[in-house]
Amino acid sequence: MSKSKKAKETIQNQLLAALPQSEFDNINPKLKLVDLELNEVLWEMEEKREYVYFPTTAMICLLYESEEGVSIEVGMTGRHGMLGVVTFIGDSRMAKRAVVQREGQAYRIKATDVEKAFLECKDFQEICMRYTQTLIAQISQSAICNRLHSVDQQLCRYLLVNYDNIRTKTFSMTHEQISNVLGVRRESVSVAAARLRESGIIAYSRGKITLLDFKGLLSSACECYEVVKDQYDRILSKYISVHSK
Amino acid sequence: MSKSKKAKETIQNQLLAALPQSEFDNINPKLKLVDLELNEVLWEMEEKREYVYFPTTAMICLLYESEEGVSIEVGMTGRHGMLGVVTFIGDSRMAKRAVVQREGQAYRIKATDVEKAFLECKDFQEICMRYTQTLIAQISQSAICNRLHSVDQQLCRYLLVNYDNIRTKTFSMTHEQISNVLGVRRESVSVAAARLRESGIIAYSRGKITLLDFKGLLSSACECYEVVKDQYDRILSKYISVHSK
DNA sequence: CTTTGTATGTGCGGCACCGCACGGATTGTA
DNA sequence: TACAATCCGTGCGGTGCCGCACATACAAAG
Repeated sequence: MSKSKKAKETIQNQLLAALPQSEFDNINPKLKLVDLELNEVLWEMEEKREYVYFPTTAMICLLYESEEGVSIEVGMTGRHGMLGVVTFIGDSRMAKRAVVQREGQAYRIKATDVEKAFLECKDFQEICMRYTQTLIAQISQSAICNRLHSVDQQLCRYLLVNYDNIRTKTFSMTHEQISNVLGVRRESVSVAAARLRESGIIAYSRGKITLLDFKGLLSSACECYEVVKDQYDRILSKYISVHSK
Repeated sequence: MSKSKKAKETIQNQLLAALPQSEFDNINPKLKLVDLELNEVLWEMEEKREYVYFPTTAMICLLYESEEGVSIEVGMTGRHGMLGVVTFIGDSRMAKRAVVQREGQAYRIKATDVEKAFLECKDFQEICMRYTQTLIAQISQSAICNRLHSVDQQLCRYLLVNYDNIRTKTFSMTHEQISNVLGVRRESVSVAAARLRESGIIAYSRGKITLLDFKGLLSSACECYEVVKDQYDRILSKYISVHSK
């Protein structure tokens, strides 16, 4: 387990990296870097949460399954955030499922250890709380986006968010997967993607998407992407200097 | 100011009423019962929050104004909740406007006093945190509802939520007001309301709505109403015995 | 009683997305 | 090389909501 002797500088999760050294040293021994597989279910609905995750290269999304059987995303987190605010905020259950949307790694920590650290470490506490506020902003914006914006706009927004997490212009992603996140038909995604391809904004083929024109992507997206990003930056500006690209 | 010598039993806000006597006595002197007028703006966008509100008979909604100028509700609170989780959770600003949706009263407390009480009073802290969790659940469900459910269903949901706060079967409310909350056209609300009237579920005329058939209302509403209510009950069950009707 | 304003009813064309069906294209596997 | 599986393209009818325009009905004020 010499791998757990990691330096703070190498931490690829922004929230953990923002901790002061002393608090990081306190929490560090409890962290375990784990591999998350695609489609792995980290939280089942209504179950008690055992672990909290701080993703580094993985992406995790929170899914809600409606009575009609349609599943739809209500939140997403990657290296900018964490999965498990409910463990320190109150009752550690919720009516949602957490699924790994992109394979990769994350730091895992026991829920009980998080609760302890939350009480002992003042900065950790504030960072978690502030992250919770960004989460509220994110979910609020999704509510608005779902009401007001077209599939085309939402697709662009989603691709941009994805890029912020992955930071590679090419990544694996089928139209079907996108449709499940956005809560629309696969065909609607295909049509929207075709339009973007015609405009030279993206290229894609059989589950690989490449982003070509970021300006075009931004102007085709709804404002929700930037609103959420700006709020994240502002709320956490005390700890994180700038939304690193 | 002898009015401020209120007994805990008479407190009409569920969160305050749930406090243990000692903590209530601590916070009580800071509370001031104020009248809130219809359409009064309590928070302007991006402004620093001066006060936190615990409504008793008033209802407050959080509005977001999109780039297109459409304003749409992302949250609502009444005697079950509070306005101002951001004051203790982190940065006390947010990109939303808080407007009084139904005139009435609320206990008002200075943001600085809330922060102090939050640190000193353990139960107050936990109640606020748990309420924050219910808020997240509520907003998440709105995101889902906006994506999946019809105006008819959302209208029913909204009427039920309204009843939970007002507890009178008849109340003032125009189709126009509803349309602003739901983020749809006024005409769409009129058509949906007409359908409900035909089914004998509600009656209405010129800004007065009367609920006639609660079972019908429930079965015409989407599941979102009950999901949110159940989560509220569960998350706060430690403090609030049952979702009082 | 008339006027003015507000609240609601109704119709029409348009659009975005739906569900469904099927066809074509590329990739992995035997 | 053949086959199966996956991914994407496309078309069709249907529906829910849109924006707009206007008609109607009631209410308060003069």
